[in-house]
Amino acid sequence: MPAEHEPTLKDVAAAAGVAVMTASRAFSKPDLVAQATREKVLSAAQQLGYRHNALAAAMRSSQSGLVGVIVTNIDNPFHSKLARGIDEVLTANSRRMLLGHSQDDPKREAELIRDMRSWRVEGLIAVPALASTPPEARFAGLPTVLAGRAGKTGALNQVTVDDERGAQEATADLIARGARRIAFIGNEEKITTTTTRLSGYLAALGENGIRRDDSLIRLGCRSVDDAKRVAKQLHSQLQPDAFFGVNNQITLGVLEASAGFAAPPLISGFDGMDFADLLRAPVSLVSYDPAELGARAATLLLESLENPEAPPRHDVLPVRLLHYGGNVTDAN
Amino acid sequence: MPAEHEPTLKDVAAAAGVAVMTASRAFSKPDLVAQATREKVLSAAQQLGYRHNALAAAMRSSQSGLVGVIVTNIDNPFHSKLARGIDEVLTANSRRMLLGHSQDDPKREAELIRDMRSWRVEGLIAVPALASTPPEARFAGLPTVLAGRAGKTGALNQVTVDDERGAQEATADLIARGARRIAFIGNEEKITTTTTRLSGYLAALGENGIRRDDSLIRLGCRSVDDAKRVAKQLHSQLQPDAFFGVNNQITLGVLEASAGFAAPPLISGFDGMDFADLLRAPVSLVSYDPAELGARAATLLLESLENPEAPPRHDVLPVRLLHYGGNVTDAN
DNA sequence: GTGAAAGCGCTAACAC
DNA sequence: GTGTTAGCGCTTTCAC
Repeated sequence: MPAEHEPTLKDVAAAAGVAVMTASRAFSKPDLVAQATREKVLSAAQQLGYRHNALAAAMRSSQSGLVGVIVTNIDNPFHSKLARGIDEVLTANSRRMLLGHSQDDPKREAELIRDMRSWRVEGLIAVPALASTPPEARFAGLPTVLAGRAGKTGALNQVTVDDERGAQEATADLIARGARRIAFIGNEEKITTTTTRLSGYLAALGENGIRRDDSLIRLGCRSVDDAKRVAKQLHSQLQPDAFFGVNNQITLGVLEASAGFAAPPLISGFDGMDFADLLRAPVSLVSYDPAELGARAATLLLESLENPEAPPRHDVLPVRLLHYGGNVTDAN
Repeated sequence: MPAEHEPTLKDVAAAAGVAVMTASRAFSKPDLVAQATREKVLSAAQQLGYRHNALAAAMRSSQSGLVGVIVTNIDNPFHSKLARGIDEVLTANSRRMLLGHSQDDPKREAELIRDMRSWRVEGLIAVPALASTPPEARFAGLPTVLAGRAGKTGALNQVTVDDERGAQEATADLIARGARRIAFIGNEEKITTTTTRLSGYLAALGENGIRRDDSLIRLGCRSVDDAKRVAKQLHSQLQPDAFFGVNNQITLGVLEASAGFAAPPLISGFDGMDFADLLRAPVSLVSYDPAELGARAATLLLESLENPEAPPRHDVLPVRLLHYGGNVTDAN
């Protein structure tokens, strides 16, 4: 007959006629227990409806098996795919992901870090929020891998995509297709994706003998709507012949704005879009798999947990510029 | 000078010259501690770099503050928005979300439930996976709210959208726009969203004097590609004049397929799409905010934790049919 | 308002 | 292979 309270190992051990420790081992180190004993324990556990208490185990062993994951915005596809990639690797390595989203707010990020530390996460994977203090300071004292956005000093492990090259190729491609006045719409300068991708854009201009025109470079867009507004404004004031969006949100904003333009500009952007083929406007996207980025970040974290003395590593995922047709119809 | 080990309350208490219990109270029940004492404790904690141990607190108090959230697929926007809505409410109520994704596989779902129970989650919010056993059996014994997909018996709390009405309105609208042979592409019959939305579709046909044609009803699509294939097949075999996609993935598949059709059919589907306005093909979508659904689910769970004796509730979120223009350009 | 004692459920460490 | 002991860091309980 089952007890009133949630059954514990003690109950199982009693029912199986063994010591608590033996019952514990039957689960966590089955090889160290005789077959017959193990079976007795497992069947007693079954009977009583025993369920392992991860809280107690984590506390006693001081190994929580938890990994904190901080993204800025869960429902941005980049971040949700990143989280899936991370979760897959963690699950395969018997860890659990503790997921939080900072909304790109350093205060919320700090709270998340504090909360996650209180759960004794073994490490952290984070897309660092927009902040004036460098990630190295904010994530000090806990094994951390930065994902997507790079750090300042290189003191942390990080996994990014090939930001500079991606932006450079996309910009060069716009130029090859005839664009000369290419608007660059970015997020804040505090984020390396914006600054590094801007470098790539500038490099492509330079290589093609096009003078940098700062009036075409607009930073500080943090949402689809920001970007939409800025793109409209740029269009009416300066009529650029092409737009480059620094990330998926900004590119969406450009696409929305451009729907209202009489003469459609060329549009290119960073980050893939699952539905790019269905869009009315032609668009070129610097693509990669965010889940792969996440998987690499998780792998890197696990490795650095294994080997705490290893120097920080910086992994860079290659990107590929893909062209989507707009009103070209699918042949098959 | 800070200690070697992670400082504990004991260290803080010693440094502050008070009992451990007093130090504990200074954090968790500040009102029960004299101002002066509290300040001593807090400053000692600060100095030592003390960090609360949620593991120990959860274990001792048997209140983990954790809520398990099981979705089928994190990087489906429906699910990621749902998760965000849930997380917002939980965070505001000082709980943490433990997120997992079942990939619509009952085995993985069972593992997740087990794992989450082992972390002593106080309750569960789940989009139940495709399974032959009813959710009521799989989620027994733990306060649970089903989200998006309904249960079988009504014994669990659940929050869904107005599936039947949404599908009925969308179908009626297709008919009003001239469609007579409307294909319905659904997921498995085990999921209530498919069955309930199918009812709505059939109701609209009935109300408009259109005979049900089972050859136009195709179930069992579990991915964008499934739906794409089925839509192409239907198109070449039966040339329906409209398609209804039972969810966002399936509607995307229909959109992809229809890009290759000479005579574009009318397309309608369940679930919103942020980028619907940018699509080449006109589409009508039964829309609602998944984050709102999540927020309601979380609220319902918290209420039922407060009041464990309350009978299960069934909350239904209204939906709205929105039309997107395809090649109509944005005026402003 | 504060403290002392006990113990949550488990596993590390060591003994046999 | 198995058992004993101790204790992870906190909060509950009860005393003062």
